[in-house]
Amino acid sequence: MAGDPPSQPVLPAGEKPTLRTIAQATGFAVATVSRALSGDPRIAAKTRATVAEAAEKLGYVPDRAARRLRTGRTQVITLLLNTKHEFLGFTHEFLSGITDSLRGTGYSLTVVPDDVADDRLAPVQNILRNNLADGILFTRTESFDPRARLLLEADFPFVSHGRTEFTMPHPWVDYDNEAFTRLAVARLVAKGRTRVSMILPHSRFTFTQHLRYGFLSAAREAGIEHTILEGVTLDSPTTEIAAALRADRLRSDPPDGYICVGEATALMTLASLADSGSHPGDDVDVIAKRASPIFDHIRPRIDTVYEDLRATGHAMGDLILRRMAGDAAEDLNILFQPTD
Amino acid sequence: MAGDPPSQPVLPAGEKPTLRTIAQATGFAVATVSRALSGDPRIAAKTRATVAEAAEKLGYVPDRAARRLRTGRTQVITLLLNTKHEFLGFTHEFLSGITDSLRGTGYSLTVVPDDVADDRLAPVQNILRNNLADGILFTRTESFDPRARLLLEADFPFVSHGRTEFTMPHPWVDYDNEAFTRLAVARLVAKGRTRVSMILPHSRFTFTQHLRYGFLSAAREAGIEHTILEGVTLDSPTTEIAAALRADRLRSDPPDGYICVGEATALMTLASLADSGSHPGDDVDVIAKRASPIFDHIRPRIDTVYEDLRATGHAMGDLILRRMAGDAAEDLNILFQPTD
DNA sequence: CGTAGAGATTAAAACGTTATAAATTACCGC
DNA sequence: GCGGTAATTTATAACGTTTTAATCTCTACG
Repeated sequence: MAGDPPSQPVLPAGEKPTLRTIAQATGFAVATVSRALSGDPRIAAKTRATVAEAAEKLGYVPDRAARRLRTGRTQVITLLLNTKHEFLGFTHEFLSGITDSLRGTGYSLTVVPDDVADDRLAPVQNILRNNLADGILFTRTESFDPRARLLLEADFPFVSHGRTEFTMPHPWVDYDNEAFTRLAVARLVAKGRTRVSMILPHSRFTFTQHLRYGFLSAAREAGIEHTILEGVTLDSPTTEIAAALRADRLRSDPPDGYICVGEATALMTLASLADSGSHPGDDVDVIAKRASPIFDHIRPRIDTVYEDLRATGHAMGDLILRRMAGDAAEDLNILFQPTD
Repeated sequence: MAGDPPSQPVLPAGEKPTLRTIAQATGFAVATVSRALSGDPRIAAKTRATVAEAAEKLGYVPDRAARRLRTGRTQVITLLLNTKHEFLGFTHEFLSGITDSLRGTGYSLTVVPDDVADDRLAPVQNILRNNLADGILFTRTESFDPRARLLLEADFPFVSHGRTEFTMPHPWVDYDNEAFTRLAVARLVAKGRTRVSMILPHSRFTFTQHLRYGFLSAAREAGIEHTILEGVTLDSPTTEIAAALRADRLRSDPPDGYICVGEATALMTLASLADSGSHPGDDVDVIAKRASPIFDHIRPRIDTVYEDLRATGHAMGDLILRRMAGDAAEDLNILFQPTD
């Protein structure tokens, strides 16, 4: 009982148009039509025009399954998405950026769960073995990330969010986390803070090392006390993080400056300060990385540094497209700088 | 220069195993192998066992492209994902739930952007016309959602997040937002509040009507003053929402109770209260819907009601699978209740 | 005027699967 | 043994593309 689908192209004729439909309509052979549509220069320009016009009129769209079967190309990009802990709002912005970059390219984006606790290699092996995608994107990159290693060996297109320490170049998009912590330390110092503290993500991730290095060296250069909260990482359960922060306030000389890598931690840090009777902006300062606009509208106001995750996702999409088009890996690196 | 992929099945033999590989290995015809693997009862049990064993040993996995070309089934579920405004953390939890429910089913999840501002029908038409998926999931459902209408007409499997007002049944997963607002009003009344206020999402969404109805009727029944903040919705830019909230505090008798549908709004509401010198828990109360665990760790503490978005996503996945398996639409409705 | 060779088109095969229809084998009662 | 039916298996034809290897049609040139 299907009513007319609103804006169907002309001549639906009941059936979905294929190359054969066009061939019959134009009088050319199927092979010619295929060639013409792919812009093969061996086909006469006039023929190409005729075919293109017919295809347009019939509303022809190539069948993905057939093309995939024949060529082995899937027209699919797969994102390995962390489904466990996230930095608040990360997934939404990041994913929006990727889908935006893929819009109109004919590539579709599939999402596969990537639990750091599980075998991170399994989904990649599955994609490789069963030819489920033409390119892979992943996040939470490790210094010697096994996924990157496998994909490099297989010479399979991928873009990592975060750098690795492999010698062989590969495409990546990253945020300058070292610059972030340096900037954060500088701002706290400018506010007169002398005992700064932060919580790091799990040490396996490359960006954790960047955060640490920037933090430690900037703090040393400034000659201020600095601690990294131990026994807990940003991937710990929130209850544990909250407890650790609260316990830390009970030290004889607790920090007077905090650097928060995520918005959730920032909120929890503020909570621990409230509980211990401290007042941000007064006897203590907090500076956080911000990825969503809402931080502008919460109190107490805290100083933030922006990371544009939508732009990051967009860049990841752009790079995988360029990689699949054959661009050299060493030209496909983007390092975003901290902004206000 | 590809090193051995770690855990390859036995006998890679260089080539990817197909039905023909198994046929040659077992001595049966390709057709028999195909039947045997699909569990066709017309194939002798012993043959089925032999074939299954060979397939296992060779590490056979059916080629998706070939199957798709032949059967017309894509083994793909598409999620129409809102890429504009989101309730903080929504996408992450929701998506995790969906991927979790699809795990091990052979279905893969693709994500397509759905901007409410754009033509919401276009992606659906595209999927239908080009046979890009076997099932569709979407969110932010409208009372007479054009996407639902089109899919109902085409008799195409889908699950909406949120109900519609069409008479024809279709699968949906929803949260009892009327119960939420009723509960929220009751709690504020219990705390002695007499002038409650809230901001609603855009009126086009069905759940907005549920929120409104629960709010208005509960407030009337309790006999308290109640207002819905006008000129602004939850989809407005955060700056506008923040401004509206701040302006509202300047009324002669501003609200002493707030109901917040999202975490972001809750934070902004708290900010407006802080700016106006009010103190939650003291002269005013805020109650918010909470979808992430972090709200337990922020200050000032506010009362929250929980919506489990991961479970919601999981239910959406379960229902689309059952729908595609042929279950009746009227049996595929799940209404989640508010919990603590 | 015959033909080499460029230019343009095409027939046919293949990708890996499933479905249709036909073929083979096994079994049963008489 | 024999016709006949049930139980298995199989050859073959698609699905819609791309690609290889022809084939055809000219024009130009000796």
